Amino acid sequence: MARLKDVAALAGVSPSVASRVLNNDTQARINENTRKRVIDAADQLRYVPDHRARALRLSRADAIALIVPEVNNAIFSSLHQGVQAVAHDRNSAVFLAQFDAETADANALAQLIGNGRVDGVIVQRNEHFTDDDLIAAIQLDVPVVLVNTRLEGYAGSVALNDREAVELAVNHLRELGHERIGFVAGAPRHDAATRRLEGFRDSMAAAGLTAREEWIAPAGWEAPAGAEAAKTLIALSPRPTALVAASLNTAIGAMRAAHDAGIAVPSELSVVAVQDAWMSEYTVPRLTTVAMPMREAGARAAAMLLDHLAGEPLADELVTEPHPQLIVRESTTSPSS
Amino acid sequence: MARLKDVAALAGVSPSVASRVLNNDTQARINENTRKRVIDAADQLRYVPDHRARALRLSRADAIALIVPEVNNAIFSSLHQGVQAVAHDRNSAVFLAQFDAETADANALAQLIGNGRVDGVIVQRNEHFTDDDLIAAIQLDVPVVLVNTRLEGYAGSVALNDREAVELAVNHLRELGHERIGFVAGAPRHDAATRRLEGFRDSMAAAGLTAREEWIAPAGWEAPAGAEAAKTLIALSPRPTALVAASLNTAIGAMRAAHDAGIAVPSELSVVAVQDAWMSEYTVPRLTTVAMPMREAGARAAAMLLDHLAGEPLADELVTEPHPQLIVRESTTSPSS
DNA sequence: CACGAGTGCACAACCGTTTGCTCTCGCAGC
DNA sequence: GCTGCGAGAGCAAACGGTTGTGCACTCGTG
Repeated sequence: MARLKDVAALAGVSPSVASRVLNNDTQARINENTRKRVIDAADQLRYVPDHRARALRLSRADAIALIVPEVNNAIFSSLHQGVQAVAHDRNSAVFLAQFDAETADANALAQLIGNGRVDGVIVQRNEHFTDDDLIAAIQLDVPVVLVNTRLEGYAGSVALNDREAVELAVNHLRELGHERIGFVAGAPRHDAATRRLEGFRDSMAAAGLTAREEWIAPAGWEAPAGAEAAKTLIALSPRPTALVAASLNTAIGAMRAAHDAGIAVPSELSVVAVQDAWMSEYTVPRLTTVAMPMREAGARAAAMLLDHLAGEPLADELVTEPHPQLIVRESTTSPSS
Repeated sequence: MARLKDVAALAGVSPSVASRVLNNDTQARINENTRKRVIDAADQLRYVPDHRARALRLSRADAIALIVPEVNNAIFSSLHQGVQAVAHDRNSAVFLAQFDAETADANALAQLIGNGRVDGVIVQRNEHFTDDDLIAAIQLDVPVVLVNTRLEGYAGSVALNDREAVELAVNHLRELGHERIGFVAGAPRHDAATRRLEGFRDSMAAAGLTAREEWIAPAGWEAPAGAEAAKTLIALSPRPTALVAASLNTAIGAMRAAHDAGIAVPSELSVVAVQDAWMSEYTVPRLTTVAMPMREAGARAAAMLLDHLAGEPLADELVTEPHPQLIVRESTTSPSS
């Protein structure tokens, strides 16, 4: 590989001049002719600066890490896109890392990030992280921005409008005529799940309906838990005529449970999920969802992190624009009775 | 952060001694007492070596990159796990990066990897990469190992036993009594897809059946393409009584198409997919699949790459153990007529 | 012609580690 | 008493860049 000094030698200048030219140093006074020679030389040698040296000298890696609990989660894809887009515009690379509190200790995150490998970290929390896990994990020497979660006393987060999303779901069901609405909740320890649950209670009340506690089943974020929870709710008598699921995968699990129990969706049970992804188009029936602006959340988190690296303070943001959006497909209809 | 010289100062030695102690330099003669003091000092200051400086000095990043076209693909998850497990054992961090030939030019990969950010790269190819794209993309200054693809004249790959997988699927259908078997193929430009197609033709022949060309529809790797392809096949007369799909997502798309066309799976059409993931348990009906050892492939690729960094040559490997495994669920049954 | 103000470039230090080599002891052998 | 030697530790260069500062030179002006 060509080094800076090779470029400088070819251009007949010192490394310092070459450096200033290639970094567009506006302070420096460089002859236009010299500048050209350096640039030509760099082209000719296909010079690419060594990231290690640059990072060492500048105490900056030009890279951020996106830590997710489960890389293979559909909604995560758009989060990643948002982060990627912003980071790319600001010349920062994005490294993804999967990190599950279930299998790795808090120290592992520090190992992964190493010391100076990235300038900052964006963390998406999942159901397995307790607050303490999370606090332990973010004891890094770089700034951390949390996505879809907040931590008491910790600044640096981007949250989604969970309440509004659930409200859309409830109101949709209410308008269809449902009154007995159940809720497949997320893990109680996750504050976003808590917000969705509160949103459910509140919007039920606002719609003039009662949220019956036995129709609320805690699940988690994944399909098996959703199936279990739905199985319980279905067995009740009277049972709900509609279900709101706090996440897409639990909704898929719920549909599975309904099918296995011989209950037809949507004619006997309507299902609506919070969060959307391509799979919603491929379930039978197609799933009615409330799409959350995950891409925007990712973009906002990346922007906040990169701004912070440039000197701005961290903050707790709420993504209000675009709003969560109801996407009516086939899994919801009016109650039969 | 504590630096090496801080540790040295606290222990009352020079940085060089501290370095040798902390790196377990066996050549160096260090007094046992001194050694203890250094280690204590490092503990006390929670010293973590700076990766930037280390990487610069050693020309080694202790990290590898895993490049995938679509991070949000279920089968990719186990690939990642395999890579992660091996890398972890060998003290290398794994960075994930999404890189799609559709949206990014070849240069982008070099940008992403930068120069010296990682020691090597594992690349999973998708349908959008032409051979030329792939060749362009892997012109890096670090070694590259390809997963599930091979390139003429390029050594460094781990392939899966595509033929055996398809053979399992075909034989399963044959044993159920199917004779009119269609194939939802991958993109023709992907060599793994080609191998699966050849495997289909060969195993059909071996089973005493004819693979009719009009029952072979090229799709890709994703659900919409699978749905399109299946729609075409279903419209034929006579139409196949069973479908082998070259990937999980196309199979999901095929099931969608069948449902939309009013064709019942499995009674009127059996479907079996190559590749398995959690979603197979959540389709209606549950999907019969052939699980490929993706985790093992990831582990082998990582091992090959890290071995290569230690001086071993790259090779072209085929994962034969464990074998692809047929998982019979609900989407296949004997033909009705 | 002398002087000051620019202009254009090079020198050298530094980021934090690693590592070949040198240096300084203390001690044994002759 | 001098030399040789091994143990133990420090010096300094190097990895590849960036950047504050200094130096030499040109040119315009009084």
